[in-house]
Amino acid sequence: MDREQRITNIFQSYREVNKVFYHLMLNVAQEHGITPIQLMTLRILKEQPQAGLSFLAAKLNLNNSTTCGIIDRMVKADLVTRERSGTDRRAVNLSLTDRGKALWNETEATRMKMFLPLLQLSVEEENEFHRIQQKILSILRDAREEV
Amino acid sequence: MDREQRITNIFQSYREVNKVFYHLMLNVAQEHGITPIQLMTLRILKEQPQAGLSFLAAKLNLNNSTTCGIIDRMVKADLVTRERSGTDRRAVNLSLTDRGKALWNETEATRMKMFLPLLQLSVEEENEFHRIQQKILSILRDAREEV
DNA sequence: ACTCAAAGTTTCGCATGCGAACTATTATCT
DNA sequence: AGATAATAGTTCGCATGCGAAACTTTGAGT
Repeated sequence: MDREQRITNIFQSYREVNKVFYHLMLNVAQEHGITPIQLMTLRILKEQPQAGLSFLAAKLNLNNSTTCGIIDRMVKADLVTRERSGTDRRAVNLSLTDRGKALWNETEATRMKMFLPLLQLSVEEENEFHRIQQKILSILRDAREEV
Repeated sequence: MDREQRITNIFQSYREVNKVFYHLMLNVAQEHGITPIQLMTLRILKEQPQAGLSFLAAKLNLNNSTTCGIIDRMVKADLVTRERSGTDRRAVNLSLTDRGKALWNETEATRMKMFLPLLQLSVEEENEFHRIQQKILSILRDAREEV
């Protein structure tokens, strides 16, 4: 197999896994009338109440502008509150509403059913997975910086 | 580390790698005035001239509707031709224009500079990577079907 | 031949997703 | 204190990305 093909295969592999992940999250989320990214947002805000928008965006690995739109829709859906911070009036405090908290708890069962099987990976495989992911990350970051 | 955290870490890892991949492809693509997905489309149509839209969508791992929009813009940019098939008038034949072919060749150098470093992975790592990816895929697909 | 199902594409409305430009506020420097 | 830089969000225009519904054409069954 030539070099280009090997690179393409790595790409392809990631795209495939992403798609399956996306669909699985979609299944979980849709049962409760939300989207995958909103599900992730519930998790983060559950763990970090009063989070700022930039903090959330970093956790989601998304742009501030994208995150801002996501919060817009979640506020409209009464899942999240967005209030100006008292100490720094540029910042906002994001928290779950009661409805948001309740929804997160309701997803528990489906989430577990969907994603617990991932732990069928042996501990060795899980470690190896993370090791290779880190190696790929550092290779790609180096490649980018050299430009 | 609890089970939920381990699952979240796997998610997080994928999101990180995706983001870096995306930015790298963006660098390559932007140098030539196109987008990452258009770059991938050039590659596929270079290898499979006269491809149909469904075929392309399958290769890109995208919906037909998404792919249709991508082709709209590439036709408008004079990178791709879209013609009704003679044998099956429902289908279309997608091919690169001369400009599309030339553009693909122009990206060669940048693509190589960006992505060849991926082959710093040893052969064992590359195999292990694909093995684990396949395992994750089959785990997730099983989980989904059981619902 | 006629009906109905299936296939291939397109269109629609919506939710991400990005970077650039903008506003408002806070911090810094002299 | 006043000018300037930095920070936190928001808005804008655009490109993916999805599923559902529509459309045309083809195939299958009778």
